[in-house]
Amino acid sequence: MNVTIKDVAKAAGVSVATVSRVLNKSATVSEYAAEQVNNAIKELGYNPNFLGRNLRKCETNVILAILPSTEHSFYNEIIKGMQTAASDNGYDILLCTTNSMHSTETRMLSMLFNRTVDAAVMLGTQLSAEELNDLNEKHYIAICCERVEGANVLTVTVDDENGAYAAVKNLISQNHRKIAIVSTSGKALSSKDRERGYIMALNEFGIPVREEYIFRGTYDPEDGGKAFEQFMALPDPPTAIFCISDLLAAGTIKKAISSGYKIGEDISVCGFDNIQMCELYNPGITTVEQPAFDIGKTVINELVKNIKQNQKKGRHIKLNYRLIQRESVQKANK
Amino acid sequence: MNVTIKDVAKAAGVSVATVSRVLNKSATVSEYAAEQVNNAIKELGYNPNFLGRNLRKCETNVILAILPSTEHSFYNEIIKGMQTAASDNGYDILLCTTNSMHSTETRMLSMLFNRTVDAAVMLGTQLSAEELNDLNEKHYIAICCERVEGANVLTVTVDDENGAYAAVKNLISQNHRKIAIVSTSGKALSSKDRERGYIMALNEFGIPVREEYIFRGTYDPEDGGKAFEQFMALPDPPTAIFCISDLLAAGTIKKAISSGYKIGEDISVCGFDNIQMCELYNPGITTVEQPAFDIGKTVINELVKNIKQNQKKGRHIKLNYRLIQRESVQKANK
DNA sequence: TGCTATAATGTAAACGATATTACATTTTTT
DNA sequence: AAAAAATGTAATATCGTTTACATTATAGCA
Repeated sequence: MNVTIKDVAKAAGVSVATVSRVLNKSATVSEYAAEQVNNAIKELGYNPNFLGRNLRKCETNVILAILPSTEHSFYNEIIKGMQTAASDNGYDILLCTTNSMHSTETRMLSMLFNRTVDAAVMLGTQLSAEELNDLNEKHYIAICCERVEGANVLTVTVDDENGAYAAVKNLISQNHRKIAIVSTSGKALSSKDRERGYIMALNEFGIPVREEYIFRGTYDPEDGGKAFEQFMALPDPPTAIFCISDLLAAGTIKKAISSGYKIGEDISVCGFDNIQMCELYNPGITTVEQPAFDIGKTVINELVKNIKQNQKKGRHIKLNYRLIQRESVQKANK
Repeated sequence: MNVTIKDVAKAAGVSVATVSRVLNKSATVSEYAAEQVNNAIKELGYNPNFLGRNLRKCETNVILAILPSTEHSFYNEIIKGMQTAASDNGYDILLCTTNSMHSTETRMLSMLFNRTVDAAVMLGTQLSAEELNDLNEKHYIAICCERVEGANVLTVTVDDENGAYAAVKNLISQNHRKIAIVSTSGKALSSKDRERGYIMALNEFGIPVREEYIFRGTYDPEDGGKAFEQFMALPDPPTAIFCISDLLAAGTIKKAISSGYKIGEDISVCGFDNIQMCELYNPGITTVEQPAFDIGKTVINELVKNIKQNQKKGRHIKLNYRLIQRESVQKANK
């Protein structure tokens, strides 16, 4: 039904081996034969069947990126970075989404087992350290944007702890002393790392850590609003709030404004990630930027290095953050 | 190196054919043999190689969704819809992004030629009608969220024209008569369709269409701000602005506020799409919702229908919008 | 002219699965 | 109890490539 390498060989008057050699430049072919082959390919509209090729070569040159969702705009920059690095190394990136479901994630990972892809990068994961380590024994995998305690797997993230530290230090330098944090209670370690950065900054300036200033909920922006209400009901409410994600910051700000507070004046709010919304929001949201493009580029480069060297070395690479000042953080009033 | 069907057959003491039959339930196998096979599969940790299977079967059961980017959060809902429908039909969805580049898009489409995937859905496209029609001759493809004039290809979109009509009619019903539109000058027909809806509403209420009330730029939110400045510099500025996308609406609102205008009071702004930001923004953005999940579900169901019936029928399916009222649109002052 | 090195090509065996065919066994029918 | 039908299993060809190996053609050189 379809044009195969045999048809091309026949039309060009050569053997299939020669066609393959022309196709892959894998050996020298006489100029004349090459021309015949190329003409035949054009004539017949031939496209090599990758299933046959990959089956024979035991590789697909495809790396799968597994996303929880495509909801967060900064994944896009990561993907761009991954594509750039992949392309440089002769790989293609395919994506899939799991909706943060463990079962879907493992179903997607089965593409490693059934040889549909050569390697996988997980942008966050529902898998346990044990599952990851098992997987890493037999397959090329990496995690980015999130780390898993005890998983000895190639991991690339922003420097969460120092990023948060910088964010909170910035609040302190604006004379804030009553600083609350909106974090999450899930098992995501990036939240925990960011919490540690928060505490590190407070400690450095001799500001006591107050339990009532710590809120732990979900990643739903609504929870930012809930946190805000809870903080403001305190006898001694904070003057600044550090949120471990921009969406939580947006939720916090939204609720603050609708409750009649003036952002920057009555209360300062800082986010983390630097999603597109930060710039677009009103007021602009001060935040810590993740070097998304670089994260993507780095994780693929390192993963390819592992593949090429035939090793499964696990290591954690932390990339630099960048503090971005906008309007949502201002000097404390007193 | 890897466990193959042969190893399983040997371990189970049956032929490879029997193993294949157990795997695919393609023919009756005695209970005992089946058990032996299943045990061997577990024992050896066997995973069928999809390259072998797909090569033989001439199908992969994978549909590729080609996205311009993952920047727009509502793609996520479309993808969910696609996954649901795909899963119901025994297909998997893989994604890739093109960064809106024609060359990248064609490179991704080559997965159709080289048999990596069975079909492709494009969420918007850079391809011309001619290219699409050519492609549609030999492959199963579909477009969603955007249509291409003259392309006789399966297309699923929201009802852009009537959605915009409803949005503008809503503005009119709030006593607005001076209504501007922020559209785009590219070749995207959804913009043109939405413009038509805008004009349709104005016409219905006998409101003259004023050229100076029509701005055409890019999809960059910044252009919403530019449009706003241009409109407000007019001798008779509008009291309401309909933007053909939420991001443009956000850009418009952002600039309006920073210029000292009160949204809802001095100027009303309406968007289109209902991205996550609309709810989160301050003020909440009134908009026209695209039935994202349904779009995704529908396009896959129709595409699979084409595949199963071995036809490449092109048709345009328009799904219903929903007007969502938030704070950015209020009654005109006078 | 021979002889060797090298370049160009062809042949055929993989890769890992499935489908087809043929054979052997069991079950049903008369 | 023999013939016919149904069922389970094995052997083998096939999908479209790549590639190891074998072969042939060409060039270089004494």
